[in-house]
Amino acid sequence: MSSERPQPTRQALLDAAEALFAARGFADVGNRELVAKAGANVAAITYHFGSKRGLYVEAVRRSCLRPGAQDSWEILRQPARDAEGAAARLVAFLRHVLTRMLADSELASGTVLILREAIRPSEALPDVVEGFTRPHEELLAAGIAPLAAGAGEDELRLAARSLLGQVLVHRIYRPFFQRHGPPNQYDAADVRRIADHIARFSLRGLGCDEALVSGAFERAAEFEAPEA
Amino acid sequence: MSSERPQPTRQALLDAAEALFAARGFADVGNRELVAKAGANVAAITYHFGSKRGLYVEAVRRSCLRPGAQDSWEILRQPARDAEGAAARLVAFLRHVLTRMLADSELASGTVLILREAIRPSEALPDVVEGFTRPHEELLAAGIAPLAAGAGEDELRLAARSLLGQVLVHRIYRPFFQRHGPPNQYDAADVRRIADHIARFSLRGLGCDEALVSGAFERAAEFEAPEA
DNA sequence: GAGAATCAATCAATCACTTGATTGAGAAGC
DNA sequence: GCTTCTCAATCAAGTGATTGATTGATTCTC
Repeated sequence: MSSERPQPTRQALLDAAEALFAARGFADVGNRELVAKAGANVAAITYHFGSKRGLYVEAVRRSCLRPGAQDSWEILRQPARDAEGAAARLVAFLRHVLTRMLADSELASGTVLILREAIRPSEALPDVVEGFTRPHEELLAAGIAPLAAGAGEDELRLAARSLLGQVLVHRIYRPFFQRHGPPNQYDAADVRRIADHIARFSLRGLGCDEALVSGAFERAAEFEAPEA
Repeated sequence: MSSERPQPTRQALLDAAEALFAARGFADVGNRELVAKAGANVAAITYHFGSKRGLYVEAVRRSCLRPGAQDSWEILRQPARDAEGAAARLVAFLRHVLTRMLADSELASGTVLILREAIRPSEALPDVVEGFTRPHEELLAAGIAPLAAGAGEDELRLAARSLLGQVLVHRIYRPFFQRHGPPNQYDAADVRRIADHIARFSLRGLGCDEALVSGAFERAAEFEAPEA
């Protein structure tokens, strides 16, 4: 039974694939370069994944389930007693997820892989949807439900997508925004400023009154991310 | 001097390049397939653009300046007398730009090319910024300035990016959202619903009172796009 | 417990094929 | 008789995939 064993080459191939495919796309990465980065042999791709495409699909799948890829979203799973708590939780979530996405950490490559999947879907699309985007949308919609009292299911979904879009655009358009104007350094202070803008903009957009909005920032520290 | 002449092969190459590179990316499109679609010879790429990469860069540049690629933004150039007018103008803009982006028309490929440029910048990046993203951001920021009275330059920029993000996410994540839940058909009714949600969400986010918000939708028809 | 057999895993070498780019000749316009 | 442009043919280099041999650890047989 080797399915329980670490399988170092297989993991190394997936790591190299995630990094390279995210940075340059599927077609622009050759098998030779890939196995060189992974410290493996070219035949290992066929052996472990059947083909180059099979390796890509598996890398996309794994990047969705990656531990740490979901931990920003754990904040939203914490219970909020009232609307004030839900607002503070949203602020904490936005600060955390933006820090992760814009810090260009190891998690960033997984984000880009999923983005590439949106631009050009592959066989991994259903897994990305069921294991990543749909649960996150539902989590976000449920998280803001206490803030939009009379909103129906579809309206909550649209509001969740509005939140997601505001976050994503800073990740995707960063190469452009860096040449526009401040905030464009994307250091810790900029990220904080961006997150708080999105929070204020969205809380107002959801219909919260000003007392609720300003209170949310004071209580945001109550909601912490899982162990960093 | 042939720079004044139509240069049919050159234009055909650019058209084919824009469509193919947008759909599949730079590395995944071969010169043979490209010239076959354009009805030209492989050597024409080297002759007119120096190399495959030169053709790509030129295609990206042209897609920014394409007539029709900017016409949604013309709505924002129309003068608005007061805050009510600016709000109505924003509603009209959002309805128009979302219809264009989600209708999968010929303009969509230009949009995707610019998106690819964000994910992986090329030498065309400065031209995309100066000729497309920066003027659009400034136009949007100026367009919403009457709606956010006390906002400074940086805050207006962030608000413009929040608007852009909400629009973009529906374009980019459509393959995902189609599998989530309604609105996910992206027909005319869905697009209208999405646009009006973004408008309401953002007008509130900017701090507009409810009278201003609801009045904006009634007066949106005052602002029309240039000749379709 | 010694030896034989089995199996997953890795390797260098090589496959047929495609890649982007180049060439020199020739066609078309003025 | 120029220049501008297009063409089929060809180039070296790289593509993903396959092969048969080899390794090393585990399992079976007696």
